[in-house]
Amino acid sequence: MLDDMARPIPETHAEILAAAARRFSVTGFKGTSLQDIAREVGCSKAAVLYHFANKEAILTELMAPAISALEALDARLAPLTGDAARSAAITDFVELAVRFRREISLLHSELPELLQQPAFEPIQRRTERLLDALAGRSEQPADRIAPLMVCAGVAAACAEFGELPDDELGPALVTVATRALGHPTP
Amino acid sequence: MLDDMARPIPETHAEILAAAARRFSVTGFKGTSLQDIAREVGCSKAAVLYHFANKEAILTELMAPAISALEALDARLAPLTGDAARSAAITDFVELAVRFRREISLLHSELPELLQQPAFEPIQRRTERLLDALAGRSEQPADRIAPLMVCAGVAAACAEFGELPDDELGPALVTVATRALGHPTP
DNA sequence: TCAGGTGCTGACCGATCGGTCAGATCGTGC
DNA sequence: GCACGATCTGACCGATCGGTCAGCACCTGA
Repeated sequence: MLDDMARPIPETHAEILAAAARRFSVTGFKGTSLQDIAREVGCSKAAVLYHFANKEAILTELMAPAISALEALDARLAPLTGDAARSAAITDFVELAVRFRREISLLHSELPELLQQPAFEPIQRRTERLLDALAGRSEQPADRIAPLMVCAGVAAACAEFGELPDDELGPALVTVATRALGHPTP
Repeated sequence: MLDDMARPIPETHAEILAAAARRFSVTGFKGTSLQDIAREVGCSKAAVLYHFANKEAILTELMAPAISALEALDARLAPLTGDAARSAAITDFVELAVRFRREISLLHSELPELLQQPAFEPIQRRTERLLDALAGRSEQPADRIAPLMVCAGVAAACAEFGELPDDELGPALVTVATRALGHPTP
């Protein structure tokens, strides 16, 4: 009764990931049910839970590449200070944001609660260190406003202008971010 | 059995609003149940629904002042063009964002789906017109990146640095926003 | 004294959630 | 032909969701 059509490749795992990414970015993580994902894939909810231990595991696997890229960026910035840290942080962060813009748009909503989950603790810690680099290692609250605005602005722009080609979106973001962070002179 | 303690003022309505604002900003709209709100207020879930028609009505009433302020800002910016529109948009939007930073932090998460609701359609329309003013009425996609980044950055900074005094947060935001939007030199 | 409105409660409703489970189907190696 | 693991299904579970409802306590004015 199930031999309705050819089932050439059982790459359901990847299909579930893709469908979940699509749904999460539209209706959010909490706003997307396993039923929704299963419907979009064209399988049963039980099939989704056959490929993934639970709902959170889908999100975790979806974000894994972006998280490890963020960790690599953090390691690269760690030894730098001052303007060197700032300029490297700008270009490298923008490059990362553009590359993983889909993942960013997933987390862009529901940030506060989702990041609470232990699986995403690396994101929170590395983001703080990225802000640190963007602030030129300054710890003055006033110096932290611009970096935060830059991070949020880049994330929002990546989510909003996701259809723009990388080599158009990236340089524009670098330009605005550099301007926003002000004269890197002294 | 209910005469347990003095019940001087039945201002439960306002208490529900305050509790909902606190919970929404932490766990989001969908992530907060009526039970959560009732527990924080110290009343029953039925009491919450006695004061508000439904869950969405709480959010709507919570956002009403901010929405009308945004509409007033839009009306003020409408006749302006070019750099006049841009500079007015910067200062007035920042002032509005600082004043309603709590409401902004509510909507900051779950934006994509929440704004879909008819009650918040004004927000979406006015925000687009605000971006229009910030872009100096340009419709080039590249000119729209910086304004979007500014809006998102201001919103994020308001949500993050909510404890800073207005007269410290506001000018800092104006400075960064002006820089990000580039030389407004006429 | 008592009628009536306000504020609120506990019990309950149907729907939906994430997740489990026994078993059906299918391809493959022996 | 057959055992077996991988894949997947429908039925089902308890929990929780937003929302409803009958009724109780309390206050106030007639």
